[in-house]
Amino acid sequence: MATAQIRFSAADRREQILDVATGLFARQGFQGTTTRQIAERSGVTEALIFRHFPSKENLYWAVIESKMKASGARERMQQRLQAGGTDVEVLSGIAAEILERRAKDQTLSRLLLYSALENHRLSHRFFRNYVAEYYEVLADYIRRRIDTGQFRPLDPLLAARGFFGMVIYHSWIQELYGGKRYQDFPVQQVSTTLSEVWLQGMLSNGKNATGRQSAKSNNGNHRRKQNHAARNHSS
Amino acid sequence: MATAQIRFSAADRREQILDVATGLFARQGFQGTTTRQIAERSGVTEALIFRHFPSKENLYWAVIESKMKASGARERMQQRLQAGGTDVEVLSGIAAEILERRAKDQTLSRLLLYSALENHRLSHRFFRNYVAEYYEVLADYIRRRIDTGQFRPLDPLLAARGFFGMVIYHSWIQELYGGKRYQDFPVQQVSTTLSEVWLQGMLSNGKNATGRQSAKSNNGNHRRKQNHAARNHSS
DNA sequence: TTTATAAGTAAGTGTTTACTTACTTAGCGA
DNA sequence: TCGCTAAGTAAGTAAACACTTACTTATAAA
Repeated sequence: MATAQIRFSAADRREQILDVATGLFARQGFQGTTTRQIAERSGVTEALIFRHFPSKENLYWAVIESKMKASGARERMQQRLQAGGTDVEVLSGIAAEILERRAKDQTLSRLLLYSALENHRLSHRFFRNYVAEYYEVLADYIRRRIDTGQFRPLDPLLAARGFFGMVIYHSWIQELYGGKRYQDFPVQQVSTTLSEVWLQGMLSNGKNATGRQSAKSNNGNHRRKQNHAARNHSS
Repeated sequence: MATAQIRFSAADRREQILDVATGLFARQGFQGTTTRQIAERSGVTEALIFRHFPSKENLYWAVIESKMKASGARERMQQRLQAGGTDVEVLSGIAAEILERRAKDQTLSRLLLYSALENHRLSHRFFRNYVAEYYEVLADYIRRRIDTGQFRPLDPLLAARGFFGMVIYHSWIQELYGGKRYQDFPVQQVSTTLSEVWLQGMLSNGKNATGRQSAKSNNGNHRRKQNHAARNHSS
């Protein structure tokens, strides 16, 4: 009486279970989530779960795979990189999107983290098929800038990781470790600041941090030349 | 016969159990580790575990707390920052130490991540008492550089997170997601490259990426003025 | 209206879980 | 050497676990 008994089609029910399981696995991990919880939240019995998915593990991978395909983050970034605008505009736009998406919905990043911690074997495939490609898009962008001499000749993949590292790590600290309560930075400030730092760090102007131009060997024996333009308004 | 039966003192046994539990919790998380596993690997029965620790959860927090105190990472970084040398030397030294330690032993970082994912309430305290202080040390260093005019006037805490983000995120990808197998970067290259990028990005030379010089207040309401020096060759 | 089929369930299965109780034994001080 | 204390265990407990079996019922095509 309380529950109007309607029957879902198999496809609809499958998707509903998948949705419920996604939320639970993201919040509690594979080990921390029980099939009973999934059933309860789906409003069905456990038996039905096992009719749609042969095992809990199978359901887990169905969740991961569906999230993998749904994202489209790579395509959106590719568009931003091709759309034009100044470098700092494009980069801080990408950073802002990452930060905003993660602030709104952590399921994808939590699933990825949990799967990496709980089951490193299969998460490697996840990483290779999904995350690595994402970096490659920015790495290509960097490679072109290096070829035209605008960026310093550094490893493009490493440089790309540096950019994402700044942004994503900040987001983790805010959302995961509760840094948000400690100090909540506005997205605009974070994305522009980090993008500016990274971008200026990548540029190949005559006066760089070390005076070293071809950075193959790291001979740090000569001191950093103090820039005369550096104002010192010491308080 | 096989096992020479010797008795540990209570203190020794407690520490041994703590050691075993640390490894297991780091690898498998709280939910993924059973008291039976801990007992077996310690060579005792479960009952003894519960004589030393009133509950599994209590044992877990004993593990976290002991790891928290043992690290000493903050002190070591503080020493490096005070010891002198060029900025890039100091920073890449810090980066290299982080990367090397993490490559050798992931227990601390895995414990931290697991605790953040599994139990966000208590991991916030962990973060506040331990990790936040760590950032604060570098933030102080940055603040001084800003005051003397060497660094651009950016939020010091945000800039510090940017640096650690580059380094720690790279380490996560290498160790956690198996990026190491994908492409293994030597520690020296990573630490110097990332440090150089970050450092040059922080320097306040005349020609920076955006042209914004006085950014004490982070009011993002007026749009970043586009500098003529900022090249945008949109391809 | 009948009926085949697919959606759904009640009530289990054996196993594993964190934790307990009642007992045994090693080892050290007297 | 004797006896007490602390180290350690065997054998449980109830609850929770993933998963199964045997059954019921809604629904749409004939």
